[in-house]
Amino acid sequence: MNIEITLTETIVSAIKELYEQDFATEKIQLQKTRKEFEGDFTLVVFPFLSLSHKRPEETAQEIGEYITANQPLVKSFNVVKGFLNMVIAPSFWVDLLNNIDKAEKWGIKKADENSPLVMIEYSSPNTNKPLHLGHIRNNLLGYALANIIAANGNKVVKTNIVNDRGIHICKSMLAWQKWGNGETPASSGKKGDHLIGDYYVAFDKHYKAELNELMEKGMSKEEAEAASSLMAEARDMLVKWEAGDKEVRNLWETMNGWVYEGFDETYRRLGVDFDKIYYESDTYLVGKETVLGGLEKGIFYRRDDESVWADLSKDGLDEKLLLRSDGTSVYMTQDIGTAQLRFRDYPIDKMVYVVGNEQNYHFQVLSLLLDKLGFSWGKGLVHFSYGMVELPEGKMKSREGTVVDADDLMEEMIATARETSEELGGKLNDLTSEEVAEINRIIGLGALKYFMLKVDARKNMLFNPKESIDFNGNTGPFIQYTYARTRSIERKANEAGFDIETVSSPSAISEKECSIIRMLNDFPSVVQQAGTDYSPSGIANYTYDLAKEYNQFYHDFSILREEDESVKAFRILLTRNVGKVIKTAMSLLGIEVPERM
RNA sequence: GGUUCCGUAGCUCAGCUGGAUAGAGCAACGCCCUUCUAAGGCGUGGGUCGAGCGUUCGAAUCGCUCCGGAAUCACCA
Repeated sequence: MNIEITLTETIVSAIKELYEQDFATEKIQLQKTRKEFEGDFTLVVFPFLSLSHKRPEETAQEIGEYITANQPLVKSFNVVKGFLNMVIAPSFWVDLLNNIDKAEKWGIKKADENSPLVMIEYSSPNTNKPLHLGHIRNNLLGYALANIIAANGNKVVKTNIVNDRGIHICKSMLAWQKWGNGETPASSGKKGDHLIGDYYVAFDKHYKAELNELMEKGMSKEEAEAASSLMAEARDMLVKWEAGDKEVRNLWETMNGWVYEGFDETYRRLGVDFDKIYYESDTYLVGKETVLGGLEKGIFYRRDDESVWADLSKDGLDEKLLLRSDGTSVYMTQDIGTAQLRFRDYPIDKMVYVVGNEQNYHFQVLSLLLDKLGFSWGKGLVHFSYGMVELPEGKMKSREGTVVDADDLMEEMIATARETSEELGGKLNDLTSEEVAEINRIIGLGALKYFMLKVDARKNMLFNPKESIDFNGNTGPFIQYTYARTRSIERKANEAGFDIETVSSPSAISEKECSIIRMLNDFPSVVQQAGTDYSPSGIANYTYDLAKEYNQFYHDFSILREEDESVKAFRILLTRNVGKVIKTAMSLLGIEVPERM
């Protein structure tokens, strides 16, 4: 039974009875009573004044009287200005607590054969450097979003498009050939992606040096760039790659292999995964074919210099290049090719791209192009556009060495968790060092993940490496800590022989307890809301509110030391359900939760 | 210049399908561990919700205009 619907129906009949008029259900403003007032639900009576022709207080009073007389769920009411606060009978909350997880399974819906298939693309790394802070935000958002969409009853395919070709890859390869002395991840002990990243940086360093040398000889910057032998070699390598040159391809495969091993490890530590990985080296030619197909159908047009364009001026946008005059493809062409392959592989109903907001325009164009090319999901594709992670000095710049590396950051977070727990002292003394290390890993990563997910994805966010991520307050560890406490109580209750499935109405029940149950009852709609808004932060902030509420309850009310058996049983059941909701919510976000900490 | 997004406490952020006195955390200051985990709880101070106009019984929330910041508008990806 949904209490809000029941109340709304009662209100409609109250209006009908009192004022002999129908009132649309949707227009009834029923909201949760704010903490500082007594009650559980509040009706805003201002909209009824034109029906009652009375002052707000009088109107609220007579509606309140009707409701308490006719709806047994409402125990009492009070009126503050134009607000009618209703107190729900405690027995209702007890019933709800008894049945809450059985009936709804916390609002987690399972997909069946007929459910829509949603493909979600996230991560999308380049194979010339390791993952950094921005990728962490992308990966965590993408993974959480996939969980949330699945929890709303969709089939979900998580996918990753790897940008594994292009001039930037050739730069790393060339640098490795020139200055690598055959260095491998095995020989150097470096993670593969870091190794390649180092050579990408090395290329840039040597290239800059070469430019300076040329400019000292009197060339302008443009002349120097054109005359650079290093850049010429890199371009030459790209041409060879496209031609399928054996030596270049072999090197490319070897070095990309190292990078993938490195990425896999980073993904594993972050706790994200994919169902299907696409590579641009496979899709860029498909994109070219698709564009040429569109050209034949007259969707696109060719200019005198042989380049191919889409005219989007009717859609309020510009003209967009799809194939260069030399016939090679651009970024957009590759995305079209990737879409084509995906559509062959899966019956996609909806496509979600988790890509930074600097590409808003790109996806606006892509949506139109895919639609014109006949992809049914093109028009409705979702660009889940998230803001950048900024540092106090501004944007991350690899050249200036201000990039925050993903592996390093995770390592630091876990180390900080370890230091913190050592300072707090002794709580985990009876555990093995492996078990303690595992708990510290969960807490360190939990802090990082929650920090990234609690902010509205659309907004740019600030990350201050010096101040680092907090472990107190509105943080992952706070929520994990609350969960660990619920588990601790559960364990002790079990030892004491409490094995509670359902409880009978206790002799006393506080407003705090009712309010927590009301929050538990909200969880399914929070999940649904997060699904329609594509908003992991909604779930994150809800979970914090619940944990905070429970922590206050924990502090103010004895649970295990309570002498009244019915009250004790009620509180243990409440605790268990809070634990379950926290665990479920956190797992939707991709955050693990420790049994102890 | 066009388009899109953002602007809420000293700092980091919630709140935005219009509702009551705008909330958290951090930082500062004060209290609470013989009591189920103090990574906790309680309290104090801190706000022209960027500015103005409008719609409304009611605006941080909706509309318009400005101001400030970001992104983007490539034969880069």
